[in-house]
Amino acid sequence: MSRAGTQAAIGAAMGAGGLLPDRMRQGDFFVCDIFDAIPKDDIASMEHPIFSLATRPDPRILDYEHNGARITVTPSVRGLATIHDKDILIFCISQLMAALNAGRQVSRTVHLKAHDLLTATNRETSGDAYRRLREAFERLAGTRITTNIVTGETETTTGFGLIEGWEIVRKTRGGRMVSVAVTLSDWLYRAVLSKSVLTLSRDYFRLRKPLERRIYELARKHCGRQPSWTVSVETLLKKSGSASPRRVFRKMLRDMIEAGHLPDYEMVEEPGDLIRFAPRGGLVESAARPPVLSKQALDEARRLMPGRDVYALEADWRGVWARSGAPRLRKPDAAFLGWVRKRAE
DNA sequence: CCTCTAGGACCCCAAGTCCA
DNA sequence: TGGACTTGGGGTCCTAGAGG
Repeated sequence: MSRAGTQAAIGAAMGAGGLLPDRMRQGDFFVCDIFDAIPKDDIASMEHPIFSLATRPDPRILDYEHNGARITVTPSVRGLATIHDKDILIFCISQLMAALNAGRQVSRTVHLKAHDLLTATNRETSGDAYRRLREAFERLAGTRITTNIVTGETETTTGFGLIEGWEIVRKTRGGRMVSVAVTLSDWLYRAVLSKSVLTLSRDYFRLRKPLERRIYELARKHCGRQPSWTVSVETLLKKSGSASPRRVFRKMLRDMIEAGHLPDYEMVEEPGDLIRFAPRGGLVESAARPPVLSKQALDEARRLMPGRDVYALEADWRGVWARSGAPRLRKPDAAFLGWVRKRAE
């Protein structure tokens, strides 16, 4: 099975720290046995607040308007889906993307092993965790959205749930949750098919604070690979979907800056009630400028490793570059492509 | 052996409330 | 106002043990 090699290569490249054990399975389902999928997130939901940051059932109806996009999010009586519930979507999307990248047939219904989901999203596997997983499914299915966001080439104006349906397949004895069939909403599914997804840091699942997760998403979406992204606290508050007053929100941001464990990005407060995000990496070696890659090099990398997120590759490579003492590169493109080729084998 | 269940103790968070 | 405290629910860690 050729995937074993791929997994080993990725495992080695990602570094040993906390990497999940090899739990490949021989399966008939085309999506479930791909465990090494890089976490993907849906771009539309990253840009607009859909998920609740609250730590208790959130009955609010969210209305949001930004650059002509309107979203109304209506919770069920169980409350809005939380940002933790989103882990399930991220997992599903990652499975779909992995299947797409492997050239397999995909459908809106994703079959997954509950245990895989829990371990992949850095959770425990206690009975309580399964119970909460179940509640998360219910919140996801119960949260209705009305939007005119365009994903792929279609503009959706109708209402739908975050997931359309889910089914737990239990073993007859013991009542254990063995596998789950999740049917994604059409909107999400189209987003995946059109590949409007971004790679998340694996450390995302280690973020505990809901607000930290949300802020990371926003930074990933808006800052991306740019040298920096500056945003007002006010706008950040609006984009995050936090229900806190601005002064409390600002305090939260300051606490986050203090803690400093936002993956990939550095956060700084600037005069005028602004927050600036900048990608980490070249920051340690500020004397040396990080190598700039041409678009051609990225295209070539895409060709060498089809299906992989080249920006993630670039970020990994920059990390390697920074760790090796940030040497000055005469031909960064060639160095990068050499590294990619080696990795593609 | 690994996976999973069960349950208790404890920790954390965002939001709500109080108070100078 | 703005800081400090409280609240209510979720998340985490831990142990012991069952089941496949």
